[in-house]
Amino acid sequence: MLKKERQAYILHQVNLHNKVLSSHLSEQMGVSEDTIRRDLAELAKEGKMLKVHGGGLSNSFHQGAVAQDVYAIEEKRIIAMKAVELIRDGMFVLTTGGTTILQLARMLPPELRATFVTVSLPAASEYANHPNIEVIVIGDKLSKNSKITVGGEAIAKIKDIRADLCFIGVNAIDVQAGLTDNDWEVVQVKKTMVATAKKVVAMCISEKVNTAEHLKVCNVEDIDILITELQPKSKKLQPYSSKGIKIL
Amino acid sequence: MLKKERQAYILHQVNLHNKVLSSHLSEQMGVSEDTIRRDLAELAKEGKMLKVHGGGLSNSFHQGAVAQDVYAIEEKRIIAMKAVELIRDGMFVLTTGGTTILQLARMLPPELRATFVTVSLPAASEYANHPNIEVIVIGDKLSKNSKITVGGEAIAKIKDIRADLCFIGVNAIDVQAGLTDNDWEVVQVKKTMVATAKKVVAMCISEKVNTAEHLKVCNVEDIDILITELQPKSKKLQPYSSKGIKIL
DNA sequence: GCGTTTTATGCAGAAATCTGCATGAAATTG
DNA sequence: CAATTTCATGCAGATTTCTGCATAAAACGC
Repeated sequence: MLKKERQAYILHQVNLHNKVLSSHLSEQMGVSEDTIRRDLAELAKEGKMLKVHGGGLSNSFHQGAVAQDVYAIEEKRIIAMKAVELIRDGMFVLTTGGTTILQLARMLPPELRATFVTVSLPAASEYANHPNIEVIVIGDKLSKNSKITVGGEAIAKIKDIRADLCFIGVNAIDVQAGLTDNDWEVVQVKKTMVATAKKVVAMCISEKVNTAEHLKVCNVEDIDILITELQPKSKKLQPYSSKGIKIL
Repeated sequence: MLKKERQAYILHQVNLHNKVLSSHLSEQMGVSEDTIRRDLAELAKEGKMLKVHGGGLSNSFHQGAVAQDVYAIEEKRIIAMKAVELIRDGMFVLTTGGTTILQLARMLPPELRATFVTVSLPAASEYANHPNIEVIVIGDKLSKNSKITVGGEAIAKIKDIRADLCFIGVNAIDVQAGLTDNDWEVVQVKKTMVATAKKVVAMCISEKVNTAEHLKVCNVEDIDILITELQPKSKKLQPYSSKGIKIL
């Protein structure tokens, strides 16, 4: 990994999370903390960020900030962290959109080599920031509010892909009602993904567990792994566990 | 292997992967690292890429990463303003990516009803903000630095569309050399667009008029309308005008 | 065609850069 | 204040780069 590359990644992380830890970065890209520290020092000297004891901070603290208000960001970050663990080098990964998926995209370790296939424009853009990830965009009509592509073409293309892993951003999940959503076309796409992927991972903040929307994507049994920000043995998740779903 | 050939290949690799290693390139085309280094130095001096210790990086690291400040934004705004005039209700409009196109996207009047087809993720996101525009995304592999989709699938899809209007963001244009660019795959996409659209509109800041890159998209005669920020009767544009191209 | 000039390429040795480690100093925490 | 963590510095090994030079190829003038 080149020096500039490393620094670009660090900068990206800083601007994203407003904070980075030397220790964390060191581990993430497999270089010594000394190197990280030198990188931080350099970036700070160029005024790109602020160096502090133990890591670095975004300039926005110091200057004018634009607070990115993602709902329940901490929970989603926890979920994304768990999800990243499932991805191995060489995998084909299929993903929907949504803020949880976006967190996942941001937490992918830079040395990971994999192919990400997605219908989500924001997710695709985020994946593109990673040096070793190949990104495939599924095209079709763009659903304006969710910024994902939907329609027959998209569905046909998804069917052509046998993904190793499929991450679904969940809108509502319930033991009886299954996985549900509220946009007809989005549901069609999710349905196809669930049907074709080898392993389906649902990512869902606990707040949405045991809720339901009007349109059904699939049964809970069709999901292989459920990730929430809660402890796997949490009471709220027992019903899903006993349905044979692996909880993370 | 000729020098120009080598450099074109290097540029292609850089634009594709965002990164090249001197050692890798040297081995790949069987020349010494010295030669590669000299090539990189040359390309960097021309501003086509960024040279760093151990290899080279795409310009996007240096520029597009954090800097929101679009180069020559005022010129591009003028160009976009002229371009908007060409679009009528009900049209199918095909567009590439690039900052000029993005300006166009932002200036579309809200009451315009049209279908926009694009390979550019940022452009698609921008189009999606408009209430009456239907957006079709062409899918395929994502070219990381240009954030547009490229490849056989994308080209095949473009061929299926008979667009009324095609807006091309121009990298370099010259009476002799025609419309040229520097990324092999991007060129393939642009070529297809020019070939299939009913009317081709090239958008180009005057700075890029009478410059050329290595890879040809099409002849100037293949363009129907050329838009720059200059007055249509400007001297610099006369050669194009006399080739039968309409100047705006 | 032939000699000259220019250009391109590879090589060798010196210089510069990058990175990890060790040491002691400084900062942080409880 | 003591323990822990983080930092700065210098240094060493590895890699990369630079420089000048030799050779070969191409372009040019005549």
